[in-house]
Amino acid sequence: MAKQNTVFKDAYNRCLKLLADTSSLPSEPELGQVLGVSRTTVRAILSRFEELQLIAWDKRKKNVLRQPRPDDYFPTEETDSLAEIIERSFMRRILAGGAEPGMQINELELAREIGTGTTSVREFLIRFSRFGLIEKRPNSHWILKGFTREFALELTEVREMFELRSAARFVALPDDHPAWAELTQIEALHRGILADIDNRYREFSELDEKFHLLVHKASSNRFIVDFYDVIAIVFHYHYQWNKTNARERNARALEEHLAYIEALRSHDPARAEQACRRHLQSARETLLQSIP
Amino acid sequence: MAKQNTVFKDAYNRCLKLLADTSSLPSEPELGQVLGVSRTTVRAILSRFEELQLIAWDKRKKNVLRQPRPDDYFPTEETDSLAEIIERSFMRRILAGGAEPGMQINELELAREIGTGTTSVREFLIRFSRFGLIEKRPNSHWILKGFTREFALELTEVREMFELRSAARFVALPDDHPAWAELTQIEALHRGILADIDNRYREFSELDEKFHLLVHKASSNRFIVDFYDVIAIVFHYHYQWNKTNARERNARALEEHLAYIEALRSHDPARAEQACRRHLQSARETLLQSIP
DNA sequence: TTTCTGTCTTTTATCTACAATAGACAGATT
DNA sequence: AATCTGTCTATTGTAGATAAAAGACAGAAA
Repeated sequence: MAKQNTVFKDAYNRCLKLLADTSSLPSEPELGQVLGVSRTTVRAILSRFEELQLIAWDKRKKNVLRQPRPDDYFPTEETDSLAEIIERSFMRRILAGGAEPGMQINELELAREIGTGTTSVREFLIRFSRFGLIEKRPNSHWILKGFTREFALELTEVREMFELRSAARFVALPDDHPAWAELTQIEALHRGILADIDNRYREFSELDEKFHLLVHKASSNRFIVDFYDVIAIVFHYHYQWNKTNARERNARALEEHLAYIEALRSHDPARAEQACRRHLQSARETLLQSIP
Repeated sequence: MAKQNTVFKDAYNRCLKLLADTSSLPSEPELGQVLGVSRTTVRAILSRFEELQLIAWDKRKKNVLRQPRPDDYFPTEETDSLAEIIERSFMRRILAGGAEPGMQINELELAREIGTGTTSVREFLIRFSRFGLIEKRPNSHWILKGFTREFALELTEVREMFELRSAARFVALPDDHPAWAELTQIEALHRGILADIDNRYREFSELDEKFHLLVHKASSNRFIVDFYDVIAIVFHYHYQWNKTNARERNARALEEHLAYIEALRSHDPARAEQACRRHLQSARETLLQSIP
């Protein structure tokens, strides 16, 4: 295969859902807009709909003939991009499987194991190297630096500098800045989860990322915002990996977030700093506890 | 060509210089060590030396037969790695040639222009993207964000946070830490250049990088040290590009460095912070002046 | 015993090829 | 006049192939 058609499959699945709600589909450019793909892909989707007798397609008319059935969808495994597959495989290997610092990483072996070409693995490793967990020896292998205590300390040190600065900027945002509305929305989500914490505590991870990203964005600094990717990926896999006391940890973090949100709302830099520090400190402790 | 043999050519040239100074060459592993290449490459070099009647090679004996002539060397253009060539080409394009922010970057076109395969260009762009000057639209082109005023401000904001913190760590280093010896050496280089500033002011750029890297390393934080790459590349090309008042600018920066070095030596955090701030402020102004 | 060389295998860096996807343009439709 | 469709071209993402470089191992030399 030269290129996976995951863009097509994923857009196709999403388009099937749209189809369930109407009697006829909009124009090709509009569909492309909604699905975030080019017209070429839209037309491929429409052709397939026609083949499967889902629609009658004649130029501008795209009338829905029947409701989609579960087996009209592509399996979700087939809609993940290669990059996502490689990332998951790789993270599982280095977090779960004995990931000794100093271990060598072999592109060819990794590619064989994942069942993909070397090019994609190589590009993934280059992109991934900015997370500071691996390092390249030119003309030779990569070295795993490992998810160690030092790594976590270095990461949190920078995180704290950046987030404190971002929080300081946040309190100074004008009242009509859209970030305030988003903050309100995020606060509501917090209260929703807290109200039913026993069943919904797993939703915290995603919300955590959303909240901190919003704060970092207030910095208006691309380096600070980009660095949040590093934090997000580490915490993302960390949550998947370390589930001890997840309910209590998450409940506490939600409370801290609420205090932090209120402090931001106060427009008082000193209060915001204090709430931010308190939360970051406990986030750091949680992360460190999970490292042997 | 599958792979350039620039490693061979570069090591070969360096080995020729070694050869000029002795009557016989050391063992293969030792040569590999000295040149930083594998035995395979060492043996390729020795084979060529033998072919060109530069040495008589019989197992452990590698006796020098004649002195190398200038035409024994490979031309220096052939010893640059592809990555270096691509980087230079690219930087020239985006700094010199009308680099409008928002411009599209096309992998194929870039590859054709540089005369290389798309893979190498692609990998370069991925590596380069961490500098925050370009951004990828998946399944589509890259976008040049441009060397704009905002870029410079965002860059210097983070630089100042990181360097202030690093300087604070530096003053607290124990007296037997090797950084102090390096600092002494760097200080001597500063005085050397200042003493003959009219002829040697061009050497400042390299020294500047060395000095600030030393300071950043005191942070013991990989993210802070890695970020210095971004600063270094920007200032490196900036110096090549903007030569107005170079002599005065550099003389002033050298004096600021000396004050900064003395402040670090004092072990007084407040003095160090003040000297650091003063220098960073003027570095920022210089950078901003060069942006339209 | 230790270090070196000869030989062989494995891996990386790079090119080329090709399907998937994006995107451009002219003529058709509203 | 504005938007849409049909058709065509160009670019990206990925696999596969191959020379260069790294590296492993056994036997030779010190």
